[in-house]
Amino acid sequence: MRTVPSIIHLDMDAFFAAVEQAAKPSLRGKPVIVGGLGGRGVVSTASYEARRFGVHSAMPMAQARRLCPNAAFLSGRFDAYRQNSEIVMGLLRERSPLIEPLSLDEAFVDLEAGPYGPALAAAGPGEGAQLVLAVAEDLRADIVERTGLTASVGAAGSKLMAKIGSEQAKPDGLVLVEIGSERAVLSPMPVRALPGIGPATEQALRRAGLTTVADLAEAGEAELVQLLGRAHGTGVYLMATAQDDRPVVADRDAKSVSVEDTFEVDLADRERILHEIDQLAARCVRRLRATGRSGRTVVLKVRRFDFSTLTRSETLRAPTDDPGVIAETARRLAAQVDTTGGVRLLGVGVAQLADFTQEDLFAQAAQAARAEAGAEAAEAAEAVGEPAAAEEGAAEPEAPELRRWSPGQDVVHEELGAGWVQGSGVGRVTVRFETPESGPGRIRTFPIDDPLLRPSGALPLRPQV
DNA sequence: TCTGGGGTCCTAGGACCC
DNA sequence: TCTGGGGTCCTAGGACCC
Repeated sequence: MRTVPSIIHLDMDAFFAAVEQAAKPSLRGKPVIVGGLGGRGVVSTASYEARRFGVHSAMPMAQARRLCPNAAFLSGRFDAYRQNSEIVMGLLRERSPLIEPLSLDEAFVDLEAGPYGPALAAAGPGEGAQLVLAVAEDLRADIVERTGLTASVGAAGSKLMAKIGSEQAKPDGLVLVEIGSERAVLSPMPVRALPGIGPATEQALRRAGLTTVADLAEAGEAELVQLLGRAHGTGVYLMATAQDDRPVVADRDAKSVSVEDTFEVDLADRERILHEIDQLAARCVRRLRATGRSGRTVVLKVRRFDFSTLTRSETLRAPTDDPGVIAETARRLAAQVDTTGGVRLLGVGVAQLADFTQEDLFAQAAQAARAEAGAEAAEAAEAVGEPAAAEEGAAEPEAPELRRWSPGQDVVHEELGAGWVQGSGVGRVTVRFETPESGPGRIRTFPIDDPLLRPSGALPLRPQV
């Protein structure tokens, strides 16, 4: 256990919505809801103004519209979120090379592994805490300066307490959990405050009369294992008693890659389903190859009309990144699934990832065969699996996107400059002309195919140095 | 106008091997 | 030919997180 609260958890406040407000001056101080805008969309992030109306993440968009009809409803701009995430992660890295991103808007930082390490090691407990507070406030100020966005930070002697701290700090705050105060902080909290306890676990615990973290600690490890199973029970007991020595781990490799689509209308036609599977397989392979890896297990996911969800998987003899092989395998898996009644969602994924591409495999196999043209080499080459059309390499071209303007999208007009799509319909598109550094801008409406109007990239929220 | 998309980890049963 | 025990791989599903 650490004697200085040198682990930081940083969490950006309402990240996606905050990026939109920073980019679009007319939305500042107003409810903003980012998410899927189709009939089956859900809320990804709601600004604090929208949360006051009861809107929150994962809520069906239709419900959000009922609760907060006057909000700005935007589909996401992930390039903009990624750009700003990279700026924030860069600022974290200045404080320590040991950072563990959990998502675009969240990360752990181990300050002991960075430039403040020696000072923290030499400091007494009180001085150490003061230094951490100073570092964290400086970090938060830097983030505002470089992005215009606010972050909440927890600092503690463990990942668990740092995460609890950042949650308490929200929004735009800093909470340091003193070493030694962990149990006192945790005890009165509802069990749901512990990461890893969701609705199902909460229910199981409530049936046993356990509602607070103090209840969990009192129940003891044996009872929790009885209730929740070996791994989860032990884990929950350790958290409830603030025993957490998990290290901050940088650069964790992905273990699977998957893509999925929910359709506006359930798919019934078998041929259509197979076609969608091919498209998904191609998208999945593009992502896989972008990471320079291959996979051995192909997973097909099907959500049916009644929301029942099932997966079918097949493990190949060798890893592949061949779109043909993956599509063919997924199609084979689809044959095992009853789709009468309609399909709401299809997904294709790859797991058991290996650190090489098909090209590498062929090169290796060929080299081995050349080096020793013996039986062993021939076997190795065969184990590589069906070659299909791997050498062509190129992924299928993207489906020709319908020329549709989506709310929130960045655009530029030949004469009027940069703006964003406010809405679109009946042959028209409405654009608001403003930028991160302008005042609230004016609205203009154009024909949907106005040649002077075209999509553009996201502008930086702050002038770049 | 009910319920996204991208992940992680765990469990449990059967096959298969020693 | 009265049945054993453990380890690993594969598959399917579920809980959870952002």
